[in-house]
Amino acid sequence: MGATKTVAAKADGQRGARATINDVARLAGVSKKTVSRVINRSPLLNEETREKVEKVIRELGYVPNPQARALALRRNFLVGLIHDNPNAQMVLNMQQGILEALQGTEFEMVVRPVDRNSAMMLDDVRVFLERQRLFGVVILPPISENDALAALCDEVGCRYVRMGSAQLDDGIHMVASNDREAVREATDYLIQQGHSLIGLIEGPDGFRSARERRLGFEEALQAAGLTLPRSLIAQGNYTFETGVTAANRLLDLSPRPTAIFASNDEMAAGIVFAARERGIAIPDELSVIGFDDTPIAAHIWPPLTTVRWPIVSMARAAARKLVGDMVGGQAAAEQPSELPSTLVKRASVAPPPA
Amino acid sequence: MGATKTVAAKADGQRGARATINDVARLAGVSKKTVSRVINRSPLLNEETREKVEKVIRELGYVPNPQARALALRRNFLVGLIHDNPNAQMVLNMQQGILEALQGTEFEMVVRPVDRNSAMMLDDVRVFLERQRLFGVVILPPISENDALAALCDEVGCRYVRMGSAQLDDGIHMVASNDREAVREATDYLIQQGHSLIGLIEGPDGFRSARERRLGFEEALQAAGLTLPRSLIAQGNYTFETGVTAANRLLDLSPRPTAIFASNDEMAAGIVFAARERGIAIPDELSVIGFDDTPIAAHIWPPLTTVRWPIVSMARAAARKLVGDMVGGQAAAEQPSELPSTLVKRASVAPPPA
DNA sequence: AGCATGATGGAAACCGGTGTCAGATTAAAG
DNA sequence: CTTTAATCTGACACCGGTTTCCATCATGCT
Repeated sequence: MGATKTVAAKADGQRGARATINDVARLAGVSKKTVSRVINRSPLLNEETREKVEKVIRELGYVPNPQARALALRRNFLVGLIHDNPNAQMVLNMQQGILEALQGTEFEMVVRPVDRNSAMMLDDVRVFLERQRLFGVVILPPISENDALAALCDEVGCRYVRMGSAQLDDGIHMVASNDREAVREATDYLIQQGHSLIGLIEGPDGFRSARERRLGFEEALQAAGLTLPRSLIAQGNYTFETGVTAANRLLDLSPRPTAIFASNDEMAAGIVFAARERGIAIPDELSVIGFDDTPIAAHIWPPLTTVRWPIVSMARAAARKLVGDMVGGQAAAEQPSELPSTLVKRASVAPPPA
Repeated sequence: MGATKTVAAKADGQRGARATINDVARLAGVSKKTVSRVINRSPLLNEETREKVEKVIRELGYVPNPQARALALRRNFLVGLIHDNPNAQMVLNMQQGILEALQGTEFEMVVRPVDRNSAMMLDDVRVFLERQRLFGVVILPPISENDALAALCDEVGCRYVRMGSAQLDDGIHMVASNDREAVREATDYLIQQGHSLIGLIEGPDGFRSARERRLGFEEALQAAGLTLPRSLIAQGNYTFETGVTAANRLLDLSPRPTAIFASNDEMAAGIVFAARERGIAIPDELSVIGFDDTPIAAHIWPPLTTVRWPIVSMARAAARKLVGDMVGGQAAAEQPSELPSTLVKRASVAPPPA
């Protein structure tokens, strides 16, 4: 039976079987260990030897077996993406950003949705991390705001980078935008257009993003000397449906607000929907600004003025922070930990009716 | 420092470190190999021995190390998701379906977007499959229609299941919906409402889904004795923007169609957008039906009548087909390979104007 | 020149499982 | 009460890397 083993025509050609570290070592006239040193960028290594080995690796098209490395290093070359609930477009953009950063490396991305409300959530994640021995994880908002989760990562020795709407730590384990400032700017824009009765549909309690966006909104009004009665603030949970409900409440008010800022685009789309049902014209009778710049913002009528949240770049930066050192790129610390949001002006804002 | 190790909640056994197969073997008084047989559900095994070993496994909370298994089996416990381009909501729903099927198993999902137009696509995928030694892949439309890709999977010995709009093979490697029939039904509905001048915005050439949906449309018209002049057919590439363009072409016609079927919701949303720009009322002056039932269908005004494409169930079935045998569930062959689409009636269809 | 010093390279053990195959055990048959 | 066959079991090599421990070798210093 031993004779019938897979006949690997390894020597030179790119036959069926792939080259192993032994092939490289033999052809380069060195030991496995030396090849391993080259692969792992060991600093104490003769430059000449390194080049010789690298040449053979190139010629052979040798790629180390990830499974074997994972076993020996007790660490997988996988980056996990932990997320809960959020908007599909957002998650997919994050995935895109991470994959861009992982492009051309030996890393792959595994996706792990979790249920924030489940009592088992932390246990599930623990099993996941310990079992798979992930290289690291990127944690998406809103679950990224869960400090217990970050603590768990530390405990099981898994690197992590959190994404969010404001810095939560020193920037080592975090990539953030600055939502507060962006919303302040967006609200200023409404004020400049002449609005003074501006409603807010904020996100759910306990969400950092909701809090930051609300603070930005309040700061802008305050700076302009405008008051913000409690009645002009409605709350939603970032879904279209709650946006409709919240908008209906605000539009029932008398006097009616002439503009509404929604904490995300889904809810802003809900405002547009509710206004349409009531025959309120946008932007002539009501101005609307959203947040995120998801595709829906551009695809409804009228196209939505919104704040573009740089999630693809954030995710890319997060993934680079994780694997940066390993792939010969910039060090993790050199990755930006805060990225700017920008106001995108479309057709849902106009001066208030006379 | 060994003392400071994470104290895992292991029933009684060892300290922090997790149990290995050797621990189990020792405590059960058998050899590694026997434990391995229990884990892998080997049939030739004394029932008594099996129970004894399983008891120890349970008490120890032992879980085999995936990295070691991957190395020995030359196969990873990862299911790949290969997709290109498509709509975010669709991809995420697919991910959800796959993850549901993988829930509670030792499998994880890794995501791999590809560029259909890149010359390197096949090579990229080959490297991916060979490097990672995936257990199997689920291939999403439209790239799932690429036969070369399926052939590549066969070649490198990677299981695969394709998803699509119609059966392409015997159902072993495919999970499909029956788009043609669903569209025929939707078109019938328009005809029953009294429409006779019905436009079609079809998908791009070379897409199976586009073809099936167009065929269903034509069959319905034919069955009703209606003609379909070439001018009533416009084409888009499944994006909102091309939907707007195509709709504009159809709405310029004279006489103008009183209803339009779009091959997907994005393009249907484009019709609504274009109609709104021209002041054409929906559904009073124009009826619209889309396909997919993505969230946008329910979130625009008026809510879109559309065909609900059962992608979550399809993805779940696909993943089960891949890993079914391994996780003690139903055999792959028992998984359904065709799932039904259903018409969802909302507010974008009405009888034609008088 | 002689010796301490640090830089390399190699043999073998190890990571934690699985395959092979011979030997042990048990059951069925003669 | 053997013999034969069928069923289980375990020793050992192996998957393809990394790491430990040492022997070797070129160089710096006295």
